[in-house]
Amino acid sequence: MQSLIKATKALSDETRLRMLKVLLDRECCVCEVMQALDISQSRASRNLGILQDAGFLTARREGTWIVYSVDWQTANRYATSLAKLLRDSLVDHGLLAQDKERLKHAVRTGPTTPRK
Amino acid sequence: MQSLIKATKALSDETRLRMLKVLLDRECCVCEVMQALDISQSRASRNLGILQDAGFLTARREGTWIVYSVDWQTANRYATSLAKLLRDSLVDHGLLAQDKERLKHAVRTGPTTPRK
DNA sequence: AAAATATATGCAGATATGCGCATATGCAGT
DNA sequence: ACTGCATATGCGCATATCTGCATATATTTT
Repeated sequence: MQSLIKATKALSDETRLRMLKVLLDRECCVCEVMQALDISQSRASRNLGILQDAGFLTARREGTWIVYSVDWQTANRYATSLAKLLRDSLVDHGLLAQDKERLKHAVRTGPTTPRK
Repeated sequence: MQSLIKATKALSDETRLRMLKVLLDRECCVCEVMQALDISQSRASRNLGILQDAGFLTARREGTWIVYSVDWQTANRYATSLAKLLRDSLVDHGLLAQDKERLKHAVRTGPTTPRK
């Protein structure tokens, strides 16, 4: 029951729902998620961590950055069911559509992209 | 998206998860839920209200008491999906088993049953 | 090894959540 | 109408959650 609570709690937040929806499209590094959702770095990192802890995501290192992707082999079976629900039943309107649009133009570069 | 958030938020609490699990077994009035979960009256009432507001439950009056039951005709489609998930995939261990056991002996009587 | 980049995390403040207690409301029977 | 019982709800408190800011950590490049 605790793993189900952890999973639902992770999903009961708009930011994380948007993140998961984006990651269901394709894997992303943290800075791409930041750009897609247009949020701060710490906020992105922290919420990705929560989704990972709940069993929705896995992370792997790829050079300088860390790539997060949906974990279909997770130990938390409820996470899998819920991810499928999101994938199949949650249509992209409003914010979710905007996120995906921004994701298209997202690039793997720094947090605030303060290119000198 | 907001209705999904509302549904997952409602489920991300042990008390409400236990309640819904009990109500998936059979409809109950508030005092029966109190007895099944062994919790206070206000706690039962409030959390049932939250589940109802999220679209999981309907309530009807039956004499003195109010009977809550799972709403399979709810306007919140996510609530239906999640209720099915609970019904089909969440097995009754530990607390959940105890709740069902206590539910068997629950009777439609007052809150604290302070029979004089 | 120093600098630059990408991500994680400690901290503090604002807001939200869950609970018990006391009380209000609503229905039933006398 | 008064009493009793079942349920709902206002209030206050304790705790949890979310966020930004600043900083720490890890990796690559020079």
